[in-house]
Amino acid sequence: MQYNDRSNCGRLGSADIDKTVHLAGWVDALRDHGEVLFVHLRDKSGIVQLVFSPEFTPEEICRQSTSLRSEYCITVFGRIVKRAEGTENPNIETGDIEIIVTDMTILSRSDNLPFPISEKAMMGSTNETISREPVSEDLRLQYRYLDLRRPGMQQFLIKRHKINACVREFLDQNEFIEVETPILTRSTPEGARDYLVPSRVNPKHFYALPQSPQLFKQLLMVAGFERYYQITRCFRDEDLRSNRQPEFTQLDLEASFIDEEFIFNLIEELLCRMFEIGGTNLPRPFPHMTWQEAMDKTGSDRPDLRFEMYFVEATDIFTQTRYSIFKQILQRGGVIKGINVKQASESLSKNVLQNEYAKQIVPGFGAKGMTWMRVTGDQLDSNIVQFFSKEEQQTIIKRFNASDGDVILIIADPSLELVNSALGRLRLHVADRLDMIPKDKFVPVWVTDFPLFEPTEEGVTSSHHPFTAPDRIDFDPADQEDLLSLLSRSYDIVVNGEELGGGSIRIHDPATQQKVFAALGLSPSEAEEKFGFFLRALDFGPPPHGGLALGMDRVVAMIMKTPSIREVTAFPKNRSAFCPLTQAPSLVAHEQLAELGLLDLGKAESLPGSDQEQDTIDYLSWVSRIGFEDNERPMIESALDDAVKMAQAVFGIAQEYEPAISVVRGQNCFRKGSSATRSSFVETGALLKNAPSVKGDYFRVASILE
RNA sequence: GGGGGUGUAGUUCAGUUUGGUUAGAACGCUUGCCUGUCACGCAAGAGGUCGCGAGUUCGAGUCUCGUCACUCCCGCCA
Repeated sequence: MQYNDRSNCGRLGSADIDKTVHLAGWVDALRDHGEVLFVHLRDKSGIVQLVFSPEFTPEEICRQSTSLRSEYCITVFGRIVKRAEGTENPNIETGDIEIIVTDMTILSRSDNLPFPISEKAMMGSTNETISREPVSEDLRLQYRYLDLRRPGMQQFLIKRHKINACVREFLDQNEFIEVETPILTRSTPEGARDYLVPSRVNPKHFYALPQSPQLFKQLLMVAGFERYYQITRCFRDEDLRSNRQPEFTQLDLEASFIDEEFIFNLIEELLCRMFEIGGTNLPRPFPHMTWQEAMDKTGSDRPDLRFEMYFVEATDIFTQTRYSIFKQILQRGGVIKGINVKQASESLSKNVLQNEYAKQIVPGFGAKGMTWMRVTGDQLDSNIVQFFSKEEQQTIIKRFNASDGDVILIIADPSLELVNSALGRLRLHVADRLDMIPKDKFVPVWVTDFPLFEPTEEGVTSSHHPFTAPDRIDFDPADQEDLLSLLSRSYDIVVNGEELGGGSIRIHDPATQQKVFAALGLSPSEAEEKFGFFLRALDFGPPPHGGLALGMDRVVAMIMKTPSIREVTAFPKNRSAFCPLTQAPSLVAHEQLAELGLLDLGKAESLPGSDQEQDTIDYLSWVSRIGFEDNERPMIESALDDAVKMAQAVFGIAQEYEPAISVVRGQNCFRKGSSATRSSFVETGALLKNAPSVKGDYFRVASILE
């Protein structure tokens, strides 16, 4: 069968009337009227209606057509005709025409489908309605190749391709070159767990899959490429979310002899072009917000600016308050902040505020409670308003810019971090519940001036990674207070409260880099051991440089207006990092493990750097040579637990006895009337000749009860 | 690791609160009829370990406990 002359279903139109066409695709839907049969034929380009009728279709073909079923793969020849008046279908692009079939071949048949594929008349609607009924994602992933037949899903991947192409074209125009960096590499300084790959050639050594190409891209700057980018896979072994997969795609880029402004301009232009592919215009320039401002106003370092409802600082209003809860919190150096939910008194009834928000939702955010006040006229109305003086009430109204119908929500706590976090989540919760977030609105913002370090129990740690440039270099690595006052030259690009990417200007001066390591408590030798190859590169004239990485999955998902990056990933993993289609990850053959030297890792001392304790049950399983399935483990665990408890109980009762291997004293028993006879094979040694070890006339058995 | 939700026909879901006849609906599927449908129509039919396991009970889809799977949130993670 030749397909050279094949046409695309979805591209046919009135201009093609009377032409003879060759089509191939899948049976999207069929309607059998006995004599005449209508088929929607679908290929990548769209849908067109086929007509099988004895008037013009050969008898044999008509007969074959009755065996057609959904998703059969067929090819047809036919003539394009204008549809009779009144039979046009406005729901499909090709609704003005149809194909009179003159020949048809069934290329392959399909089983009954596990879920509907055809989007039928919904073709005309937007992506938001992919199918009329949602199908469980588990099933979709198991039959992903069928899921991906749906036009809506194809659009996601096609648009993703267009976005990738747009990125490559734009960066090429700006003299960035795409360089591939290793996937098998060593652990990089990002904070997440690594995926490890054992090396066969170097037994007991492991590669790490990159969490990002961070060090390599900086080395490319040292190498003098000046502008690099890569659309590359990154890996992090952390729990999954709807916007987090264990492997994900980053647009990673880095440039030399640039500053923050260069990155802002470049990325704004790039993002505008990318969003345009989804039909969205992002207004430029993007607003900026310092990390401090973002935290103060929204309690989050990725503020959602589609709506206001910013935090109002209210601590000073209550310095003289009689309200004992506030009073106590302020005595402990606490903070009081709130938000004004404009014109919400109808939706937020006293009952909702007190019983839902104050009692359940806000405590769920980690705060002890929530104070609420409804504004009626110029009065405050609340369950605790009587504790506040007239002056306090007036100041509250003024400070929160409150008017009739508003609802003021206040959270107080000794910890500023807790107030910010709880009030930030409350802000989002209320906005979502009251439908205050405009649909189809996209508000980007650059968040800058992050703290360089965060405090830890021992000292400080990098907020991003240790190669981020500080805003000043005259700091004292030993002065914790000084360190915590340092800001970094880093920036995150946030859209609608989701972090799409981030980056920084890097340190290119070895002395500064040493100071940062010193601040982190890394001795020169430790730094050498971890990043020696990279630090050495800084000794050879590194250029000033910086860059950024964009989470492509998130960007594409946002452009396509879908909440989950799994929708824009061809073959994603589910929540348990498992692929229902391929059943990965899977057990592997014993021989494979042996070849990789992974069989004798049971004992901690055989694996340098490993300090994990051996699992008791695995050990007992090994000792007793009795295998078990994973689902039997809980049972064995509880049995073992019981055994241990019993042993302890017995030992507690009978401490004077020495523990013995056997409870019953060992002795030989004979049937009544018979006496012990000694086998002649004992004398020759033949009886125990196959025993692994012999003691006297006995052979040893495995000490499975040790 | 912690918390919430869900699990009943191929699919999407009722039924579970308050245990009680043969577990239902829609779509899909199978067969038959139908020459203009496009969510075709009409008629008939098949299809269920009610996630799994224990328990309570005369009796469990329904109540209790455990367990598994999926999913959302927190932790974790740029």
